[in-house]
Amino acid sequence: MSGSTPKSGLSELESETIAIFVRIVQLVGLPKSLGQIYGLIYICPKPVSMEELVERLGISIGSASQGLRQLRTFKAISTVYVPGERKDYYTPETEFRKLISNFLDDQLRPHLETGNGAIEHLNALAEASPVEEREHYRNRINKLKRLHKIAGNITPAISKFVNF
Amino acid sequence: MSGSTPKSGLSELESETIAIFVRIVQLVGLPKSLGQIYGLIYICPKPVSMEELVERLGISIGSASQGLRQLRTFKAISTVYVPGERKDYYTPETEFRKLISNFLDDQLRPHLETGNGAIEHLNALAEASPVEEREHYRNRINKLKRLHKIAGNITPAISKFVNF
DNA sequence: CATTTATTTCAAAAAATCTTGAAACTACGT
DNA sequence: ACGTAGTTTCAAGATTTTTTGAAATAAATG
Repeated sequence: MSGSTPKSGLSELESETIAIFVRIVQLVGLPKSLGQIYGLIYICPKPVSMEELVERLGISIGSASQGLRQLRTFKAISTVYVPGERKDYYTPETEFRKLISNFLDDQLRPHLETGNGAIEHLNALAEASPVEEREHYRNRINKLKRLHKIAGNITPAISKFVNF
Repeated sequence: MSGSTPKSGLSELESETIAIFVRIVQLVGLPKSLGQIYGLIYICPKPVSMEELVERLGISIGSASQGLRQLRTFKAISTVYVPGERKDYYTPETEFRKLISNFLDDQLRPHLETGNGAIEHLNALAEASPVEEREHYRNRINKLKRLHKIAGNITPAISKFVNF
């Protein structure tokens, strides 16, 4: 037998931290398990293994594995090498600014790209519409176009305004 | 019989506009029907009635009623009086900046308030933890506190940075 | 005030999403 | 190459969220 058995159960400090992150991820429309996993990794003084997550949070290994993967793709956590251990251990990214931009990039970027073509097409359709309505359509489509541009600036906006 | 029968079906311009808004609301984790409803109201040159939404979007009256209510609470649409008509008619709020802040206010504000107390409690727990870990906990909790403060600034940040 | 028209409500159905667990896969140690 | 520990995958199950439609409510009309 290698490595120590992970603690079981959660301290009050741990479970309340987790509760906070669960609320945050749910607010953003992400699954609760992501909040649990990140929350525990965030508060623990030492890197956490998947086994520990499964035991202490009482989630399935499937959930843990998928949750960890998603957190890795957001770069919300990273793998850390622990000498003499076979398991993977995880540490949190604790700079929320980075976290937020990674998240927005991943979620927003693809939509923005799709959206651009769509708006161009709208323009064409508006020009082909009856004169009485054409001006109205141009107007609304322009506003949409501006919204789109703004969306593209959200990440930089957050980085600039929010200096923490 | 009073009032004209609403058009049935959707023009290409209409359905593509709707598609854009559906994608946006889904991105934000809101139900698709909200995007459909707002999308049609947004693109139409004239105020739209619930009946028209039901017929042209092919959604149930229940959905339409609930969707309209939610959009009203976000102030994404408003009721407009149409002389000689009994039905309610709706026009869109087309200033997305307002829309975004209303939305964030409604969604974020309550969570932020809950969160504050929670973080205070975390502090207390950290102070009661073993010395070896106390400093670590203080650190993480402080970062959380900063995240919280940032969240509270998001609406103003958007308003300031994004001048459209 | 009865009737018709418009809107809301809400329990049940449908759809979408999240979680589970067992099997497949990987890679390391012997 | 075999066995074991660790992780990933994915179909089935559980849960949550959204949608529906019918009944209740409201509000204007004759």
